[in-house]
Amino acid sequence: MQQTRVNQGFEYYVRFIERFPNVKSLAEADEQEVLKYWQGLGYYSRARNLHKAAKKIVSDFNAQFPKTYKEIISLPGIGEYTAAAISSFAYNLPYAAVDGNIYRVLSRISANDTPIDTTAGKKVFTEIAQNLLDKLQPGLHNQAIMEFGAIYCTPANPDCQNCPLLDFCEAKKLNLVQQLPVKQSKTKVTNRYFNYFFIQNGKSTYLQKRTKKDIWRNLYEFPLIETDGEMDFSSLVQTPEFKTLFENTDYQINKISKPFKHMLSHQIIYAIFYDINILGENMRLQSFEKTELSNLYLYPISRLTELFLESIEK
DNA sequence: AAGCCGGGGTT
DNA sequence: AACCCAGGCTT
Repeated sequence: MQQTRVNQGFEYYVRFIERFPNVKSLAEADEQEVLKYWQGLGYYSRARNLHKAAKKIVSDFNAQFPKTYKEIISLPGIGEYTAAAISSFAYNLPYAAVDGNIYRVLSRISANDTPIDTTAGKKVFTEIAQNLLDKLQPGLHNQAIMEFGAIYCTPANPDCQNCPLLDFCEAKKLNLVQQLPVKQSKTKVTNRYFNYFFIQNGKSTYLQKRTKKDIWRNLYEFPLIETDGEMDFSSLVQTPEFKTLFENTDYQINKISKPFKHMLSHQIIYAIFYDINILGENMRLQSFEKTELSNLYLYPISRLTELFLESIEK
């Protein structure tokens, strides 16, 4: 779930384990299909890493999930929290799992204003959690603190009146509950401008795979021209990118989509989709993946592209 | 140590 | 609009 609410991921989990019921089935799958099952969840590196981890478990651990903390944390996509969670939940090993809930609970209980999103904070609160851990039932303990954080010690309006730990809470004594936990960094948001081309050539259209270190890595999208600012069509046609895309091609604008404002946690994407019909092809278009419209459902796509496709369905 | 990586629900 | 979510990886 890593930075995702359990409710948001639950249906994905059900469908995922139905399609990939064991580690071998996941290891043998194509990444594209794994991403397709992740489509819409976000943080797609989790899907890629889960797939890599499955391959590693098959190749390095004889298809058996490793049973030591050291081996578990060696798997891609598994960091300190997840390794501790698996180790304690599944194998009753004495590792404190420190997720967002536990950072909040511990910072309040101990009235500690060390920023939780720093190396120092990670060290401090992991140490407190490890000292507090019930070594005889670490899994139960870890899950109990997480549930406590989710039910009583919530971020905005904690239920201090009914809190079973009220007498132990330093933040409550000092009236600091609302100020804790402290966070240091605010992620700054950058604006981006995407001009997509939904090109129809008979029954087919064109896609490309996002392979760079950027958002939506390894997802598919329509041919894209990214610009520094909003650009209307009359300006767009004069860019070298547009000229290359449609040179020697007979194209006709079918429709221009409404402007999409797609907000991510760290980017705001302003997108337009141009619905274009063409006759014939050129060199540039041949470099894209040409696919029949009826097969579009096979490709993992971003929520933005999904929303565009939904908007033209009717 | 700081920045990047999504999408959606709450406040 | 700001915050947060059963965080991890890269730079």
